[in-house]
Amino acid sequence: MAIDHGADPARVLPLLWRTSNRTSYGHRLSVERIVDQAVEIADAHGLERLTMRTVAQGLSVGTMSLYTHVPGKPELYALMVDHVIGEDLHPVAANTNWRNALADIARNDRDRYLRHPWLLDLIAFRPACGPNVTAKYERDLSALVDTGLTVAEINATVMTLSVFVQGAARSQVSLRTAHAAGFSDADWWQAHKPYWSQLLDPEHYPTIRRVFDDAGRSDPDAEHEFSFEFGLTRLLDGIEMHLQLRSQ
Amino acid sequence: MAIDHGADPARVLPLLWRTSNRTSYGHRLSVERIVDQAVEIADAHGLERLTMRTVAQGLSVGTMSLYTHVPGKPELYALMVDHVIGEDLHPVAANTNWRNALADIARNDRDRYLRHPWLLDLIAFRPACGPNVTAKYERDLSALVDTGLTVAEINATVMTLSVFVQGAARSQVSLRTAHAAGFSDADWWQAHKPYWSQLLDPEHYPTIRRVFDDAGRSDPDAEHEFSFEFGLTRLLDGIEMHLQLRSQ
DNA sequence: TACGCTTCCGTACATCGTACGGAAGCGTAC
DNA sequence: GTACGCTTCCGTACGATGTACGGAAGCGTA
Repeated sequence: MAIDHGADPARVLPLLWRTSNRTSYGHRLSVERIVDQAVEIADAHGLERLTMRTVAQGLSVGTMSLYTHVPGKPELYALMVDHVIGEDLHPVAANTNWRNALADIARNDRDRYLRHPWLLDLIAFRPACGPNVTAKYERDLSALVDTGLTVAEINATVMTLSVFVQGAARSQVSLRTAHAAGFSDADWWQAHKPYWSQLLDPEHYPTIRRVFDDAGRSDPDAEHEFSFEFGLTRLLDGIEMHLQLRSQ
Repeated sequence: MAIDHGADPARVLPLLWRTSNRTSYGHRLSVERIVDQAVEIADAHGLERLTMRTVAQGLSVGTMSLYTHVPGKPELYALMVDHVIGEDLHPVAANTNWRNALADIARNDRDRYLRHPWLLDLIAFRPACGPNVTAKYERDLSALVDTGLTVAEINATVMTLSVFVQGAARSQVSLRTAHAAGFSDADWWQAHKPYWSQLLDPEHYPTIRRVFDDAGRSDPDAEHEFSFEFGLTRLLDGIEMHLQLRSQ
């Protein structure tokens, strides 16, 4: 599913920052309740099951009632993103170095993606600047601000790291959802078997052949864990190397 | 839009490897023509405009005629992915080292994403193993096979690199499409201005403030180019460091 | 000429986001 | 108390999309 194009900033920003004026008397509905319900559905059943109708049903209201509080679905998406980014924004420990800070941020982000896999689909586009997104950006930048890197380098570093975490999480999540959908590894091998004969032929694909011969079939989650830590360490090493050369 | 869940392997693999038997007499339609048309539409107008109806119209056939050759839309997506991955799979230069090989692959991949932005939406899930995807995988692995890395490390390295390239390209593409859709930087600033007062307040967001004060507003594409090369260099440095420690 | 397989496609339906207009609830002014 | 007006709530309906179904048309072969 190509995810929806971005929300209209003029409509979503007041919502994100909650600057709209609320009326005094009671509401059955509120932006908070709608967003909570949407997140709950997406967590439990994936983005495919998140429709305006299912959200409304979960809140026992008519579908169109949602539109009194939320302009449309793209805006709801933006609210969901800002919401879950805010749920574990613990500040970086004060007495730590940039390397530990970045590693903390990376693991923190990855955990969030594993908790809310749908988030990976919704941040393909640059997220709207809600309060939590902004606070996170502030925190990420501050981890590097005293390292001597230029502003462009700080931005590039933060982007590289966040992009790496997203990709690693995406890889892990897509395997998990495939399993959850009933596609086991055995099924996968079974479906591919007719083509493996060619694939595993050393003349056609010698390197794949070597890699598969050598691969101990271990726990997929453990493999992803290893890949994540391996890539993270390489990245941090590369940054550290740059800083050392810079400071000489 | 959350992109469609994966295609059924049992249905898409014979298509990808073109092992289905064709009849003898002439066809108005073929898998190739359908995929070409789909790629053309996605390139020109984005994934949103790619519908079974638009593809059929582009080929001057009835919508349902497509289903004689392609089981459904997820399978069409898989075919598109394998198709464009195959279009510039030049082999790695024989007499080069792993570092140049990886850098070549990274830039090659990035160019493809910029040429076919929709590809970023379609490979969020592990792509089906078509002939071109497999060939690319073979090529990517072979760049690292003689470095002394373990198989798990080779896999992790390839994943880290490809994930970085995807993310960097995604960032650049999302900014480009925003511009193409008529959202200029000025519009963006204008929409955010009411919130900037708080945002640029040093008490709330001191680091963002410093970064923005310091940032020379340069060409966005140039910024992305810098970020890409910066991240790539850090990553390759990190890998090289690991190899040197390993070889001692 | 008749048969059978493949290709082509018109119709129809379920599902989605959401425009529109009306009904109901609530505070306020008289 | 009663009328007014704003906000909230929501039933109906429409257009877009993927695709199931069954029929029509094309082609090779017996």
